[in-house]
Amino acid sequence: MQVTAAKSFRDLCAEHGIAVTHQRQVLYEVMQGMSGHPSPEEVYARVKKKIPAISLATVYKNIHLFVESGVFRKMSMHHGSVRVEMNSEAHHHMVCSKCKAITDIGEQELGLVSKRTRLPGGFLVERYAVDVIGLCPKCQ
Amino acid sequence: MQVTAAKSFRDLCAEHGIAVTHQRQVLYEVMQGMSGHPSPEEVYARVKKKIPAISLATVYKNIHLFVESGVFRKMSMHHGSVRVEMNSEAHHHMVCSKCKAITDIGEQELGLVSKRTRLPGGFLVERYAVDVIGLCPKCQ
DNA sequence: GTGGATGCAAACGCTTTGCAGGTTT
DNA sequence: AAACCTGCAAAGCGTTTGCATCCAC
Repeated sequence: MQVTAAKSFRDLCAEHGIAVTHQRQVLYEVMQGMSGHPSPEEVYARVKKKIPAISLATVYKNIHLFVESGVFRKMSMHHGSVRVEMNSEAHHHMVCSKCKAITDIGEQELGLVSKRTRLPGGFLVERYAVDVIGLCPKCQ
Repeated sequence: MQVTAAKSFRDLCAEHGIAVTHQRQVLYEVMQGMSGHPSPEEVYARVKKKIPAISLATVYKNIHLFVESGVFRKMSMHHGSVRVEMNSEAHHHMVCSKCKAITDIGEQELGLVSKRTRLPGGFLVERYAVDVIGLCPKCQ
């Protein structure tokens, strides 16, 4: 399986036109294994267990690289720092106005998304990102 | 009119339980006169023209105070800094994925908002904040 | 008079950058 | 060999904080 994983990461890098490095591969695997919207520091902490000498700067550089090259998607942030979207399915976010917790909600479950691709003013729609602001069950 | 403005600001402060100060009043008026999603620095630059000695810290403190006490609403940010929502009507945002420009779009024009107030998992909806990601006319 | 507000400067957290040395292509 | 990547340390930016002074209530 290591061979398989290594191979697909190679392919992924090839597809996105970026070089394969050990740090990059471990970073990628660690991020894949995280859910939600991890912060760079959280990612760094985990990667450090596998590569103790890795630098935080490298983590930042590669998170950006992954986002820019389309490997991961950056999410619009309610956190104060850069976050990456680890849920690859179409979904939106419920943001608790009290405790600030963010929970994913599937596009189906939310059930309000339009199919329009062009808006007044000529704006061309790529996708909708909905934040539902409200109270989570715990805070009600 | 100065009297009127002064009076309504007094009332506003009373309603929100905050003290009336000169800096606070000028800050409020300046912010009212700005549209879109001004940054603290932008606000600071304008206020400084009227009160040259004002401190940036004071601007930050009062923006937070205004947001916390409900005078203004903080918007979820695509900018890298704190932004305040100056458009008081129900609306959403169109974010250009290329040039990052943010344009408001009225709730009516967007036409996709649900009336549901409770979501799966028991989340209690206060409001929806929709970001439409896409290309603005200039970037298409 | 007392609690809160201001201004200043220093501190802060997160992120980026410059650079020397090492790795990938 | 050329281009790129890494790690380190320093710098950068936006924001917050501590504190002495000052103002609103």
